[in-house]
Amino acid sequence: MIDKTNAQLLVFFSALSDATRLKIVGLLAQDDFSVEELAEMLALRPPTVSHHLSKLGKIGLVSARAESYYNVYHLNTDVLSKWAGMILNEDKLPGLAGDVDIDAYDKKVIADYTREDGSLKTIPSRRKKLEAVLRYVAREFVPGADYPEAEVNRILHGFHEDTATLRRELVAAGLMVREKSVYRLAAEPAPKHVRSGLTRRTRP
Amino acid sequence: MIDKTNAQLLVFFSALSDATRLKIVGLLAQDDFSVEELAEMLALRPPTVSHHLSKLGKIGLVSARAESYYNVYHLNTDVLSKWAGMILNEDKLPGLAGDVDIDAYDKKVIADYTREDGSLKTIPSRRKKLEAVLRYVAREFVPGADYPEAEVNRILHGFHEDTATLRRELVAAGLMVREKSVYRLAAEPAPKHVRSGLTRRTRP
DNA sequence: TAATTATTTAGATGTACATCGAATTAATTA
DNA sequence: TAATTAATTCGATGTACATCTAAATAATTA
Repeated sequence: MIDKTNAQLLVFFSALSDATRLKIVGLLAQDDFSVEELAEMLALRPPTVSHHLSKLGKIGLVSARAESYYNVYHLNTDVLSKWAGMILNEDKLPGLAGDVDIDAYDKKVIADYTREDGSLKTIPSRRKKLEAVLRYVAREFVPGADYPEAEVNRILHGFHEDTATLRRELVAAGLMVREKSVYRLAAEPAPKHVRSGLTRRTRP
Repeated sequence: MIDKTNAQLLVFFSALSDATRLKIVGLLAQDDFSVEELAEMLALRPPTVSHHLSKLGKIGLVSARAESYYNVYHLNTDVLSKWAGMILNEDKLPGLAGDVDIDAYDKKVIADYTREDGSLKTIPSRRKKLEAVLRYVAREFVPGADYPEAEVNRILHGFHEDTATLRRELVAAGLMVREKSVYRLAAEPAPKHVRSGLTRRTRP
């Protein structure tokens, strides 16, 4: 069901991602027209216009009625409203990811850095990989539970002997919080940094 | 200015008319990610993902910040709102036609059916062509002015000797109204038929 | 009924672009 | 400083599609 909406949205955007079809929408927004009329206005051949109208018809944006013996096309503006509402609803945006495995990166990193028994070969130095490993380690703690430092160390030792680094990085990454020498998983999954502007790294 | 918005809208739709890019939008709606993370999730090569992010960046839908030495991409949902508002505004839809000559069909028909002095060679039998010619003839009347039938005939005779047919068709087409044996241009440019369903003429 | 006309379908052609591997650039780690 | 790594750019390849002509279909006019 979600997947279907997804595919339809793609068809919708594809239908409107053409200069000629946008012009047709603009024309039909002003009046209904036959294929021949549109072809003359657009300086295109009737088969070409018919092809475009077919694509717009696939998403229900235009419909045709047989008048005299012309096919007169009409714009259904409510279809535009329907899809505009879709992309305005931020709750539905994540669904666009579809069947993508959002954990694929973590899985790959964990596979690279762990032994068969689940312990860490090394602690990654690269930030993103370290974060992935930390999320993996954090899964060993129960949400809401309090852990004294000794207990934290005992658990972390099952992953790597450098428990101090792991403990410090878990807190630095925002995955755990320390309160009066007691540790606990952070309530939020790890807050992102404040967004800066368009500081893209590019060459001139 | 209008033309610029038009071109930008085309870039916007083109940017979203790709399955992979829609997935990227869905992923970035859930969290910020680096190119490598996205590549892993999507099972694509980093250059490919970079290419897609570049397209999404062109319309401002995503932006990147240099973090550590990754390029971390972020979704700007306000850009979606901006364009959704555009296609929701029915007043702006006609502008999509851009520089298209909406009178091209009428011009062609008139050129085909008139002599150098502007009179009609024949009265078209094809509906659409008749309508175009009638709109041409109607231009000879002043909006709001009343014309007794004799005066109407006099004017129409400059176009064709069959004034009765022209007069009748002008009224039938909704271009003129008769009220107590006096004629006048219709206020509305000619009302369209009531819309029916999807009565498209197609073969099986 | 025959001729005309509007539309659609089918097939052909050229262009745009999604994807990849290789090379380049830039930043981090050792 | 040297080696590693993330990202982008470049060039190549194959596919998708906008457009056209020709043919088929359907409806109107003569």
